[in-house]
This record gives sequence, structure tokens and C-alpha cells, in this order.
Amino acid sequence: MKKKTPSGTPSTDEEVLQELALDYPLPKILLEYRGMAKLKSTYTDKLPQMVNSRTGRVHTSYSQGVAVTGRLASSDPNLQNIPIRTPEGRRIREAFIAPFGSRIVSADYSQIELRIMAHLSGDEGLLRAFANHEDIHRATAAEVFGVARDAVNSEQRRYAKVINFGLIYGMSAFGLASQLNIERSAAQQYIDLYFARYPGVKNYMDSTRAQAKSQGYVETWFGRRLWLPEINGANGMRRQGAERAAINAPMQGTAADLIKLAMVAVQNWLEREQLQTLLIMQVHDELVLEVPQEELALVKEKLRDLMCHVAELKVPLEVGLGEGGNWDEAH
DNA sequence: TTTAATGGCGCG
DNA sequence: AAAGCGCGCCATTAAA
Repeated sequence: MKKKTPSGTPSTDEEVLQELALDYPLPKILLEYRGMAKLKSTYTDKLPQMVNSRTGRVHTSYSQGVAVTGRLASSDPNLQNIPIRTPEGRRIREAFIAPFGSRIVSADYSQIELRIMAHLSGDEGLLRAFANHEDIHRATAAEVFGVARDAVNSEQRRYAKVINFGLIYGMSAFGLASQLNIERSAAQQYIDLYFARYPGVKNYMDSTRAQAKSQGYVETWFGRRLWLPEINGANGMRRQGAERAAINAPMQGTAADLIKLAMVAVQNWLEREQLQTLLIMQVHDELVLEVPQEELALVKEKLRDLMCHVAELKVPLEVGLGEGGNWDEAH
């Protein structure tokens, strides 16, 4: 048995099935079935039923007070989990189209949580990398593996990417080891090396944990708090969960604060200028707009400007802009 | 028929 | 003993 679920039964999740697929033919078939069944039940069967008969569109609902980090949550239908990672899934995203005469514009913040980690920690190396508009995973790989940036190979960059994301989530050496399929001691060495190269991040992580334990909450850059009642609790598993949440919440939460400020700025500008462009969706670090052809150039330019300068952090904010006849093309 | 728990998986 | 944050929704199962 590879792994158990929280209730103690054998897990059959994707990770387990991928492993079993090395030895048996069935798991691969089951994975393919699961993938297709997911797309059919959640998206292709469901979304057409949710088209509003008056407007001919699907309309999501956004909740302000659900996610503890301050993110919005989308439901009925959830438009924040429309597939994008596989070719089959992307075909569902292609169904989100602009009306005749308009285009879909997508604007997403680049590496927003890592930039916030740089800002909150004040780490000089990380700040410098973003100031110089570097590929952050490549820069991290160069530091951790001790090579020049243009000597970083694809595996080293992949490792660095997993480390960077892991840091944001409060991942342990155990988690990093299983993610990279390496020894735990090797994973610990990478983490030690990372913190040696980015001491400001190390210091930030330590003080965030300490603050959570002494005050019982952590804050975003704008001062919004997440209370962590279990941070000093007796239940070890829950306490460790609270510690990871304490690490993650300031970064995820500050990102949520920033994009909400951006949404207000964008909508205010559209109204002030009496434009026909519509802000139609938010997906955590991305805004999606429906833009008439004649407003395209103006909106794309101003959108980037508003999003980049919604707050002045110690790092530049960068925005990726895409445009297309449908949501998939806009990426 | 509804509600709740569970396992699983789509997204950032 | 677990081990990576935040969501919503699906099918299944059991119970109300």
C-alpha cells in the first residue's frame, strides 16, 4: 500500500496511481477515465445548464467573506477553476468567447507571491533579482547550485521552482524530498543552502512563526489579520497546520489585497472614461475583461499601468497581458 | 429528497 | 504521526 487517506483507507489518488502505473496497465486507464469524467461532470455537462436565459451567459457569484486569506471565492459556477493545464481541459476554456466586435483580455500578475515574499522579507538577493527583471527560478537555481545564471540547466531550474513554491506554502524537507523524489537529507541541504543564500527570507520566516505564536495572528502588508487559534494548541497536527498557514497567509493575503485594489482602480477608471469595456472575472492573480476592438489599445496600456502601480512595493510588479477571441487564446 | 462525510481533483 | 497554502464541486455512500 502506497499511502493512506486521513480515515485510514488505502488511497487511490493520482500520485498513487502514477506509481502503480509503472507496474500494472490498469492504473493508467483509470487515470485517463478519471480525467475525462472530471471534465465531463464538472464542466461540459454542468456549465451549459447554468447559462442565464435572459443574458445568454454564465454568471458566477463572488464571496468576500469565505477565504481566510482574503481571497475571493467563486461559486455557482466556480469560474476560478476552469481547466488550463491539459490540452483536453483547454478546450473547455476555449468556450469562453468574446461577442462579435470584442476581444477577451487577460491580465495576470507575474510571480506575485514571490515578489511579496521579497517585499515582506526585504531580502537583498531576492529584491535585486526582481529589480533586475530576472527569471526568478533561474536566479534561485544559480544561487542554490552555485553556478552562473546562464549555466543553469532545466532540472536545476525545476528544482528551484519547487523550492520557491514550497517556501510560500511552508513546506518541510520531507515534503520537498517527496516532491523532487530525492532523499530527505538532500532536500534539507537544499533548504539550508537556500536560507544561507537568502538570509532575509530565513529571518522573515522565523519572525513570522514567532509573531504567530506570541500574538495569535499574522497580518498582510496592509494589516489585515488572520487569527490562528490552534498555533499554540495541543494537537500537533493541527498546530503544524496552523504554522504553515501562518507562513502562507501574509503572502497569499497580500496578493489578495493587491488585486482587490487593482479591481477597484480598473473599474473606477472604466467608469470615469465611460468605456464599454467590461471587467468580467477575477481569478486570484488575473483579471479578465471583455474589450471592444476600438478600446483595445487604450485598455491594455492603462490596465497594465493601473495594476502595476496599485501599490508601491520594494519590488516592481509585472503584468502579463494576453488577448484573443476566447479565454484560452488570451493566455 | 435532503444532508453530511469522504475521497478526489479542477484552479491560483 | 504527519509531512504543501487557499478554495468549490463532483460522485459515492450512509443516514435522516
